[in-house]
Amino acid sequence: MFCLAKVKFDLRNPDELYFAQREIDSLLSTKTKFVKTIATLVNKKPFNLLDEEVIHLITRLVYMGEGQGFLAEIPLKEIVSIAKKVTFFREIYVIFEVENNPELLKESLGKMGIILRSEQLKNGKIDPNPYTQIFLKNLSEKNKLVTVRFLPFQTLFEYATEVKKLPAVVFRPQNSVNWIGYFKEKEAGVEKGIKELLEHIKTGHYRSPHFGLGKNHIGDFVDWASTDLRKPFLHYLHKYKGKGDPRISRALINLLDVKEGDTILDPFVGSGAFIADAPTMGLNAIGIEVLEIGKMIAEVKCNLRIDIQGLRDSIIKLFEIIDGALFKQDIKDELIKIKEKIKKGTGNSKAYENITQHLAKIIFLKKEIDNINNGEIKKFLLILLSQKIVEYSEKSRRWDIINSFKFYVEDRYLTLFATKKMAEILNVDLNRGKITIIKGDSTNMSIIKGNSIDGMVTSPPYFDALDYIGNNKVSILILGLDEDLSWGSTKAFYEGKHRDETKYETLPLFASDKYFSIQLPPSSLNLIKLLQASRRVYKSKVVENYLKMMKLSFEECYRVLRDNKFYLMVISKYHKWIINDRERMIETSAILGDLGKSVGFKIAGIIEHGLSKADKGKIGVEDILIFQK
DNA sequence: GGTGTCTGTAACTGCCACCT
DNA sequence: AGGTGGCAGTTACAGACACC
Repeated sequence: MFCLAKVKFDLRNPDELYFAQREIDSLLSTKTKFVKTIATLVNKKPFNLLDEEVIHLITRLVYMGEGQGFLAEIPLKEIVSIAKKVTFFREIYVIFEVENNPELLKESLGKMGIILRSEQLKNGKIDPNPYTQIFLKNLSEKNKLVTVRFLPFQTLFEYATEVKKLPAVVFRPQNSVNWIGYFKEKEAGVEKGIKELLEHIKTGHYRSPHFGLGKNHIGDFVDWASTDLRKPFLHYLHKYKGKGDPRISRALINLLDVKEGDTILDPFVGSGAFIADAPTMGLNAIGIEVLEIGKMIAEVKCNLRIDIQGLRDSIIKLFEIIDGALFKQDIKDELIKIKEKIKKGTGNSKAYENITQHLAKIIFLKKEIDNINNGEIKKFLLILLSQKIVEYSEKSRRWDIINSFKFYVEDRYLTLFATKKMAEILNVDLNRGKITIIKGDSTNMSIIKGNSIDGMVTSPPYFDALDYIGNNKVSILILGLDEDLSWGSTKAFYEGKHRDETKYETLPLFASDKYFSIQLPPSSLNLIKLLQASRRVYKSKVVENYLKMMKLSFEECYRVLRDNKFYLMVISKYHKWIINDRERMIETSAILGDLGKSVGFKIAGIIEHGLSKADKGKIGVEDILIFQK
């Protein structure tokens, strides 16, 4: 019995391919074979026995990258669960021969999790559900060749958001007289698009890529390789520095060896990218985040359970208020106050200039959103407004922020609507997995019981690298999350002055008695010494504090994780720092590996890859450290 | 007061992927 | 094929502060 998994992305880097292979290996619990060119398989058994239609489906839309797929010989098993999990694969084909006996065929398919009635088992094509196709062919009087084609759920969720690009959804509905009619027409467009999508994928009729207005069929979007498949669910909802690539978040969870109902933890959750997919995989997740803005984004991004009816009603109500609003001058004092606050708080004159002309409208929108009773819906809309504030403070934009906000709200609502519709069709229970975001710091996770977590994924802050609040400053001030500003960057958070005893109340982590007696491993101490010797005193202090905090965090992670379970950490392989006028490669991944080992973790493996940053910034190579308790 | 040290902010590089 | 956006950073510079 053969299983062919066809790669979805153009993974040109061998490391990335290895990552994909690792994922499918661990899910199939077998070793798979790399396939460079899928077309060459066609000459070999059992592929040479397949009908043209199946060959067409297998060979269509393959990438011209390093590799096009992976092949494995597997025993009969619950393969449907694999379709629910994989990240990197466009389609999965299972091919096997079976005796020409309906009962035996039924049994074999049953073992894979496909339940069919005898009268359904006619030769030709069977569609038992939206993500499975079965092709039956008589090889001889005795034998049948069975091909089962699975469409991974992740792929279908990614495609679902593409239906928003169809004309029926893009253009303003002609018939609607009010907002309810407007949204209903758009929703109908999404539903029609999803239906068309599922049909299209099954027929395999190729739509050639072209640009511009010619696009009016879903195939024009999903068959075209440059379609951005990294934005399913509510990923990319809000700008956040250090956001992980959604592609790896699901892949990492697949490497954790967890099952439905388990609980995973991200101790440095940030804006939530690494756990946002958990509910669609039937997992519970806990995220720990120290910044309020990160926590808020994560809460919205990870909340696929949100009451969508209520959300639409609130949006319509808000839009009606916006339409009838007259801007009065009675907020003058408030406006002056907030202007002053932004000027002082950001110290960024450009952002100040850019945003002040829109401030009255922003305050108006914020007030109206604050009036909404439902906390989840309020937070959802506040985060969308925050994203607009960030955009408008970065660039000098003249067009109306209210219109821009309305379009954005509509877009995100329809994304959510499409996701929920697709989940309904695929019978995925979005309410099953629960995500909790806790404001706190991972050096003290006393709220979490020991040995209670089934797996952990994270991308920790990288030494002193990043200002996490960066462009979000103006929005943080307007939303009133002021405390974020004082420790929003790794640099500020880990700098020496926070060890000042007078500041213990504001930063409890440094109050820990443990802090002063922490022993660091030699690789950490060497880095600190190197920095001290090069007169970079400030940086050496920051790095020392960072490493000590990371050690405390490792200890906590070790405590909460179950025995033998995994902790995956995505970290840059090295940093290029200029020390004594010379560029030095600091092996940051090795240093953190040693730190993990010093609290008792084993290193079960290291996967090198270049995927994590969507558009590859300074960090060229990332390591995934696989710690095991 | 001179000198060195520390700290925060704005301005900036060059490359790469994406888009049309 | 050319334009554009953006980067898990660095450097220059100015001002604050520490110490003699």
